[in-house]
Amino acid sequence: METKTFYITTPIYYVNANPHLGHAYSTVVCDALARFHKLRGEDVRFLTGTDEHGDKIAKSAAKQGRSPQEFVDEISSHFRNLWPKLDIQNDYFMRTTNPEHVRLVQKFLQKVYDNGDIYFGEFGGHYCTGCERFYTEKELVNGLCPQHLTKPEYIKEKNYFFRMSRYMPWLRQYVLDHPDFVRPDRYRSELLGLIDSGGLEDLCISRPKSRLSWGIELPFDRDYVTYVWFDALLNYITALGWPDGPDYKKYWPGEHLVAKDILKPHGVFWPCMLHSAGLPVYQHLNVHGYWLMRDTKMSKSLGNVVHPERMIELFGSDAFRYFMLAEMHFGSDANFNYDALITRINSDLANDLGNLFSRVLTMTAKYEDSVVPQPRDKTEEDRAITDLCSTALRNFSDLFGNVHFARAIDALWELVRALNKYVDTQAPWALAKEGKTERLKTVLYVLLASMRKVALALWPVMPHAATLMLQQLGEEIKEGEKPNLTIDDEIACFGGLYPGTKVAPSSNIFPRIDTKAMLELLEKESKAEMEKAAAAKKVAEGAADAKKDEAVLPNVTFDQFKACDLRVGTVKVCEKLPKSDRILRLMIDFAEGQPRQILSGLAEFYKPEELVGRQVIAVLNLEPRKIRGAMSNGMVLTAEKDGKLTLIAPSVPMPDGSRIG
RNA sequence: GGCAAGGUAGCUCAGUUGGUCAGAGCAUGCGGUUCAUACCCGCAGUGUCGAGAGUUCAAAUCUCCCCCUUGCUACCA
Repeated sequence: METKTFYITTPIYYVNANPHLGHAYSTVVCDALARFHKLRGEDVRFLTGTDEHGDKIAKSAAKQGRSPQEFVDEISSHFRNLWPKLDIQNDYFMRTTNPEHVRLVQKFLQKVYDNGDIYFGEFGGHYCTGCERFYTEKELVNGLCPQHLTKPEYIKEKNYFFRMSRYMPWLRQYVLDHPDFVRPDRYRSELLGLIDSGGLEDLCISRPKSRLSWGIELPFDRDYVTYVWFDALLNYITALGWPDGPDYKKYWPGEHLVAKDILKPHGVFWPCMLHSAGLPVYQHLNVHGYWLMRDTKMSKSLGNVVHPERMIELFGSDAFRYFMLAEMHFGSDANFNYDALITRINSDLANDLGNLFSRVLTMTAKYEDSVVPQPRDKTEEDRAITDLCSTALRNFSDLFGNVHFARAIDALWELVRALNKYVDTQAPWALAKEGKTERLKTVLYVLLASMRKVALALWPVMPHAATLMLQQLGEEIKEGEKPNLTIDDEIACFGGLYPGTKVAPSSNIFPRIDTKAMLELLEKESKAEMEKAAAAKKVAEGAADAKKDEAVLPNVTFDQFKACDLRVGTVKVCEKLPKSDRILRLMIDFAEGQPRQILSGLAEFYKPEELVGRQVIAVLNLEPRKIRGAMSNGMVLTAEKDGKLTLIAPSVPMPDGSRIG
């Protein structure tokens, strides 16, 4: 029989920043899945890597006065160096600057081009030279770049496009035909929603070299480089040596794991690219959510970021991995809460699992000289445990394989708890006292043999600790090596632990953590970090403000200013504009005979009723404009700070229609 | 406003196709035990399963409507 293969990938991480918790999580999940499939006896390959091309990187490098290659070499190494600390065992580490990758991307592009799925077309947009990017009509603020408040240039640029739209019907059908193509299910619906929304047009895949040089040249036009997705997504197969490499032939199609923010490229672009090139599509796309901090997204500027390295220093890789896998329900967002982390470590690992090992191994030392005893006749209680071993492991295996990691771990802990209970009900110490040695041997054997199964199942989750546990139970296994056992065998029969095996005299793999002291330490550290971040933010904001002020506007002539008809008016009627969230419809009296209708984006800051009767200042001779189906004949003046708007009004009431000037 | 996902014990969440589904873990209280990492075991709870209406012999589970949260999206002359 041919050995089943399993190929899993993380996204390749963009090297404009150092690795954070999200990267760590994605990679740990993939590692755990890879190890899990190894335990199933499969032939496994696991890929991770870094994405190193693009505008942002070229600019970050320039800012530091370094070449892009130097820059990406360094950041990429931060990722590469972190993984061993998390016991990640990847088989490949792909960098998009790798020459072989570059060559194969070009080969793939050529192939798609030859198939007629890439065409040369025109692409028009508002280009801001300050930002070095295009803005859509909608993104512009008053026709100006939102960053620089300067007028962007409308550039028509020729570019290459991937004819993706033609594959939408195919993709839709493919997703419908493959219920677990994207999982969990919610993201599958989201993908179908994306497809059905019809907003998916052909994909612009190039940039002229004149504007962006840090990328892979198009093989059919050396004046252009690929832009983003062809370069990045293709790593999943270039790592395997597509099209002729033996690994490609053996391991593709595999499956991917991504965070929810890149569902679209992986769920839409990538399958279309593969299909266009005539390659089989991946088997599953596993999508996970975000880690939050107190229900808020982690961000550097808030200083509420979790540092994987620090977590490993404080708690060890095993506990950290365990927490991430047990705490996040795969697919949903989860809170990374230090309290919960310590609770998990203390109750699940120290109290339940660690203490089980400690008490059983101590008793085995005391009563059996640390040698696995020969079991005798089994009682009903023993059978209950051996049955539970089998069902718990089966549940664990089924759930884990379907990316329900938290539930899988729960299923395993049913067994751990039952074992602690079994110790209490069987009371080996009492058996010893009463001289019931036969029974004592059986009880200890049942315990040791069950613990061995727990340890084995945990190898994907906590490789280091599981190895230690297995070693303590006399299993011949070396650190960093895969156990020479399969989970299916362990489900099928209870044995596996041989009487006569020497086991460890004691165990202390999961020490308890002093909750209070640890929380204080963490509190202190995160407070310091938040203050630092706040200070940095202030400086950055100051700089931005200064820049904004500088950026303001060329001089206008007195006549130009006078051309604005600014007047005081009183709000007579105010209501929310139907079908809009932010816009209020105001009827304002400027002593023109009848009130004038002006729309304004104030709904977030003012309730309609509180504006009625207030005086405001508005520009009256602005071009009327239709918004959401209603006409706006002017603009109400406001002052803005940090996105909050305040209405401007005369300091004392003035007659309606009074001129400002 | 549109689309999507959620609202179940103090907290984090399970609840496949409607009928032991009202649950688990943590936290809380009481009791037991001593092999053990002040650990483990037992018992005890608390819930109008977001609100309301409907379908049904029967709904957390299906339908409708409403409220709230989150994400994407539209509107800010």
